[in-house]
Amino acid sequence: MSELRPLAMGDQIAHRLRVEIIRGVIPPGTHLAEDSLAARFDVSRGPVRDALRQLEVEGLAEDRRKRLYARAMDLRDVEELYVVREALESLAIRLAIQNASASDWDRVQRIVDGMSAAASSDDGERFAELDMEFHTSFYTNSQNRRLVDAWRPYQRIFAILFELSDTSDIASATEDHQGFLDVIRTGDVDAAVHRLRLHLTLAKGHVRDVLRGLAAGSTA
Amino acid sequence: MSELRPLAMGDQIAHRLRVEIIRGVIPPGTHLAEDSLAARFDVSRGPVRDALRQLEVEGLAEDRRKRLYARAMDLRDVEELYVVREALESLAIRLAIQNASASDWDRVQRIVDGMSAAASSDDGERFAELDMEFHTSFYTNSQNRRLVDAWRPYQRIFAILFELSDTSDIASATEDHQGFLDVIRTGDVDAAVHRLRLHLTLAKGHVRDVLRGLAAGSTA
DNA sequence: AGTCTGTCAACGGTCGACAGTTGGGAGCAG
DNA sequence: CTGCTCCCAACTGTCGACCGTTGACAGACT
Repeated sequence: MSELRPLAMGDQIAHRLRVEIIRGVIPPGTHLAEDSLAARFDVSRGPVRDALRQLEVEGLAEDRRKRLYARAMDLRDVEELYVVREALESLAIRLAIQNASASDWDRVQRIVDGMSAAASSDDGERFAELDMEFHTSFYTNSQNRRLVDAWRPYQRIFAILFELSDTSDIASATEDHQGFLDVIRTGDVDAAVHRLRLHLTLAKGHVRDVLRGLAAGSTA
Repeated sequence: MSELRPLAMGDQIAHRLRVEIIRGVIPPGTHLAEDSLAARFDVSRGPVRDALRQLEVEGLAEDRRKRLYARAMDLRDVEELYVVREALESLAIRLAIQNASASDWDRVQRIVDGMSAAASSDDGERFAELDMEFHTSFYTNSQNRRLVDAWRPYQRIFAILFELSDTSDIASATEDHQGFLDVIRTGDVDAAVHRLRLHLTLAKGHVRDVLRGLAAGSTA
């Protein structure tokens, strides 16, 4: 399933920078100079440029007069992210309910089944991966390619946020997803969207806690 | 107001390619090879790479096994684009009504005033520019930076689509915008969102017509 | 002190070249 | 003819270097 082809340098660097910016290892406002990053990762500026472009798109770095600076992943940012995500994802669910076939949802069921398996073997990493697939399936099931594209940059960020908060109780989280999918399969749009809101609010709470922990750790 | 600094080559190339893909000058499925584009624009591959990354983000080109191919801007794509835009922009309006101050809306009023001026002098280009500013102001007024970021890639595409359809009746279009803003300033969220839907549906109709014209022209 | 201006180091934009990978076709086998 | 293999040409990823621009600081002027 997951792409295992030799990832381009630019993508690897982008990933590492993403994580570091989100965790606050790279403090907000840091000037992301191509030269110094190239030296640090021991590559030329080319791949670094690629990476920085990605960060820019994902809103993890901002362009201020031709130079890139790291942005803050603070509480406000998380709040804003979840607001946007909810808008996109509720649209996805609406369209998915309208457009997806039973077999499309069967595929999603298989993801949830995988979650059960991950829960049994207490594999948190695998669970995180499946959680992303679960949500991404809404977008693909919406049959709206533009919506899938819109989700992509956020996917990366939320994946990291989710990993950070490393779900404490995988078993109950699996149940939650199963219940969510069941609601969707009833075809009741409003109920599904409502459930999404709850789901995201809960997730946001976890992320918020972790982020507060990180902030406390860095000031300590 | 508008940035007039010497635009980097990559951005210029991105703009030209955007227009050509949307107009269908570059047919869907065309392989966008860095070398040939570099030769065509008489630059090295560096700037071309930058441009192609942008197109990828904007969904005008897609990556199929390490190579970029031009996408189609067909009727379905327009449909999908407007669906996503409506979701984003209605959220923006919701938040803007909630968060923006009177002076924020005064600024928007000034944009509409500019439209009147453009209408008087029959300056279609200026009008198109102001239309973009008008809609973008919803996003900035929402006070949600993430939402502003989400809009940016679409902004480029819709700007070109709008230019293409080069509004026939600027005067009545100006009135429409004034009416729209008035509704927003009443603070009635539902009415504003409803108005947005109408506004976008109308715009979509124009774009659709133009696109059909382009398609007919290319098959003729 | 505050503002303006000249200077310099830092930095991003661009270039041409090399190397590893990929796609597609030629040639062979069934 | 169809399917497979091998091979070449076409590309992308990556590199190091050059150059114009930008930002910050020092010194001159008010």
